[in-house]
Amino acid sequence: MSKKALTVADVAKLSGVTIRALHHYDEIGLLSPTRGSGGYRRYSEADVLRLQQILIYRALGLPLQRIKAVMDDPDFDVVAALQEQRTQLEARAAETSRMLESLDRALTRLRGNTALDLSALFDGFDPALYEEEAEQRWGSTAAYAESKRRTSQYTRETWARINAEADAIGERVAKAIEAGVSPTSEAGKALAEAKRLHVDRYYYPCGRRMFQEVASLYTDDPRFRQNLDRFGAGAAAFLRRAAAANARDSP
Amino acid sequence: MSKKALTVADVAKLSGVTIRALHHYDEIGLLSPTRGSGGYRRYSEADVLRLQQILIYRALGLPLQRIKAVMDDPDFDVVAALQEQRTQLEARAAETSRMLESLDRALTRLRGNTALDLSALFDGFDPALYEEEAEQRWGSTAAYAESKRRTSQYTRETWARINAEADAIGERVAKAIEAGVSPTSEAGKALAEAKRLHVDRYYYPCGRRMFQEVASLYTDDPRFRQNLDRFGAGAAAFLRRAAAANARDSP
DNA sequence: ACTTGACCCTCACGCGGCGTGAGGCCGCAC
DNA sequence: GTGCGGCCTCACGCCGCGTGAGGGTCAAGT
Repeated sequence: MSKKALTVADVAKLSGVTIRALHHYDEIGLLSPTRGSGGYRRYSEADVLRLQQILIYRALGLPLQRIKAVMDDPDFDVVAALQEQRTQLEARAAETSRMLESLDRALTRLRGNTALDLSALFDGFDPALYEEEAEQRWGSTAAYAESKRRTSQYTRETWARINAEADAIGERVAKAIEAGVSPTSEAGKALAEAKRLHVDRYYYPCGRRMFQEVASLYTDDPRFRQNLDRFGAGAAAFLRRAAAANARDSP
Repeated sequence: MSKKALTVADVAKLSGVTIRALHHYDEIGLLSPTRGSGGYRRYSEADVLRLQQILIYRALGLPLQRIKAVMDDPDFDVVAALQEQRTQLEARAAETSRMLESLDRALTRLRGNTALDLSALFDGFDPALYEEEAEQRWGSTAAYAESKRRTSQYTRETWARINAEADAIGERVAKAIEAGVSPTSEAGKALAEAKRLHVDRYYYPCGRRMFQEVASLYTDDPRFRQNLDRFGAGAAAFLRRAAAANARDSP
């Protein structure tokens, strides 16, 4: 009658799961068929029936242990289990879409810039990936918006010029340090002013007092500092002090 | 100057990752700081810088090995890696939303029916979870729509009556089998007709020929068969043959 | 100089759901 | 009896750490 027992391979083909998965379900006690003489697993129709149920729950993403509990413990609240699973899935969905958004933004920026010098914007380090952070920190400021507006229109040649100019300033700073120039001296303040004008012209309007704020990042943010200190050790610190002195001269 | 080295705990607080994660990144060669005299890890600013990058990529869901490749191999195509990641994420998003939809449908059905006898619909087995499948197989048929319309209005008492009636038919079938009645006999056909009228009245319009089709499921689908065979072995098969004979009498 | 307590280190297992062999027994056809 | 296909049981691998266990190191206080 209904005594035809199936082998693992039969059930596997029938249900679409792999043999290994059936072994696994047996191991964890989720689906344990009887055994034949040679130790072969023999799946009854009740087993196949149970497997169907298991697969339905699995398709909803329930952990196997939960499936086991739901099916074996009649006191277990199925609805509660599914609701909990819903919460989990919603969290996963939110997480995934967040990643996708970030990723798309990063891709847009990278694709827009791959032809350019990637270490161009914002004093040198590759902005495409950090822009996410910049957006969060500065996104609401007028300076950031203006900077974005201007830089979006620069051509490759323009970028090359801007970078060359920034490099030139960096090297002048390095030489000043070697020569023992004080950042608070007139020569030091002149360097800070040069840097400030550079930012003011190419990125966003930046007065002396504002530049003092910005220059504090030169030492406090390791990425700015590393970028500046490649011209010479202490360049970032020099500029910061010079910017502060320069700001005190401001009317 | 910039020689202040940080401990694991410092970096952990600073970056928000756990100490264990930093250990892990060291283990897999993703971020390997220098070591102090006592074997302590000493993170330089370059290390912190690198960690920042790592975390940016990690926030996009990239596997650590990929991050390592992207950062250490300058020939590695970052854009391609991100695009691949995008594909993966989209697949995950689709998968998750699919699960959510199925789950919501299951929850709706379960919540609507928990007060009722869950083994009521469609000859006995809990439909709330199988309905997904039923929807796919028969969702487009008029019979399914009609069945859904009718059953949605049944009260608990109605269900009890319907089930009692179905059980009575099942038991009559079992007794007929024990008594040696042939399914193709008049008595057999009468039983098939009783079952058909039951379906026709409570679920959907079902003529004799249509019922023959339906009854083929009684033996072919293990869930139908199990439900019927609980009255007695062979009940499903009996009904199928009887339904076929009954259909041949149809004008 | 010694103790204390806070920090650091290295194993090493665990999770979830199997994939992927390795090495060997079983059953049926010839 | 002998092949060959199918079945079995270990057992490790994956991914990104969490979570101890067991023991060294460092700086401060006594």
